[in-house]
Amino acid sequence: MTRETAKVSAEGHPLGFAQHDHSTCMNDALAAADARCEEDGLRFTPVRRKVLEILLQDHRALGAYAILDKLREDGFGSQPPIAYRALDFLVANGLAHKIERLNAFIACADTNHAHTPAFMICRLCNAVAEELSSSARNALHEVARATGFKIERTIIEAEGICPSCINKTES
Amino acid sequence: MTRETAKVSAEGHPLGFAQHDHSTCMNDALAAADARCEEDGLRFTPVRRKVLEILLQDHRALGAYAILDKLREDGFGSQPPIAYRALDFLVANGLAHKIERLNAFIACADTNHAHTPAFMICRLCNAVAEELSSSARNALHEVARATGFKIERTIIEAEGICPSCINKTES
DNA sequence: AGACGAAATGTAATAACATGACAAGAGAGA
DNA sequence: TCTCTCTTGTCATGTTATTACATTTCGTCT
Ligand SMILES: [Zn+2]
Ligand SMILES: [Zn+2]
Ligand SMILES: [Zn+2]
Ligand SMILES: [Zn+2]
Repeated sequence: MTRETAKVSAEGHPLGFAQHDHSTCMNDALAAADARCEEDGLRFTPVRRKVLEILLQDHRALGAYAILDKLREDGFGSQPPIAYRALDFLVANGLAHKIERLNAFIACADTNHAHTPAFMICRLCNAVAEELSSSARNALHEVARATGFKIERTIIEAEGICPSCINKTES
Repeated sequence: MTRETAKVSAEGHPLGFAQHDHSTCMNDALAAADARCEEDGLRFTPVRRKVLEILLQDHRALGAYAILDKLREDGFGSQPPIAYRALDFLVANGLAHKIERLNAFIACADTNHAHTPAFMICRLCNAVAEELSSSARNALHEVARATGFKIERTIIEAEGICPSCINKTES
């Protein structure tokens, strides 16, 4: 998690490893979150909003303590529960996801989908892409039904090398 | 991870949540590990063997420090690296798996298969079943190919309630 | 407006998980 | 036997996450 953490939209790959207008992407996500919380009667407080903003800065997973550092810089509290509570809220309401492989968190790339997506994690540049359709999840439910196991949550993560990094190493 | 950690083969569910002869299961696994290490020129040292035995005690995931406690009881070293190194060995050679969701480890239920299975984790009794065929993994590889992402490892875990615990709560 | 209860935050302390670094020992091959 | 490599012992430290409790904020009811 000591990798550079600056914005990288300019160099190309994040958000599904595809180039995109990042400021738009970020504004849209925040607006969607605002709307969503309004609608559901959730309290989108300053810390919670700030944490989502931090996560939206880049499409990478950030550890709770990295988030905490940024919160401190912006004058928020700096004890672990501050970050963990905000993250719990965001995760519980589908605005962020936890990447178990990394013990880290990422902003949701599309708050308008049926949740529990799959993630693809680049071990070189740390970018994380959210795969929404996820036929893998369906396959998993199939298996579970056969076993009599009642699934409450699925964790599907692939670790490897993203298209952008493949190109770099080939050159 | 503070749940009771005693053997439970008698009460039924683990190992794919199915009843089975646990002492046979354990002996077979150790024998297979012996053979495997012999064959591949790996050094199946006392600590490594002991850690595998500990994991085989029950089909539950155990944290590294829980393992460490048991190692201490049996007169082995008790510093974290002792356990982590043995676990690294077992995982690297397919004799154990790490459950990312729990930050814990489990003995492999079948050393004779092509690895990276899916896991089903019971949140009530902490039992973990290893799903070998895993069509979910294939589905994931499909998606990755389409994206140009090169998968090196997959993590597929389902959290929920096992058949045995479903029965208990219904009664 | 004032009182109240629920939700959110501030803060200190601690638990749980994991690695780095280096010295000492055991094993395999020249 | 020498030497190289892998393994183990041990101390120290780093990273991730939770418990506990006091305080504040906010909506709701009177
Ligand atoms: Zn999402
Ligand atoms: Zn990459
Ligand atoms: Zn296995
Ligand atoms: Zn169960």
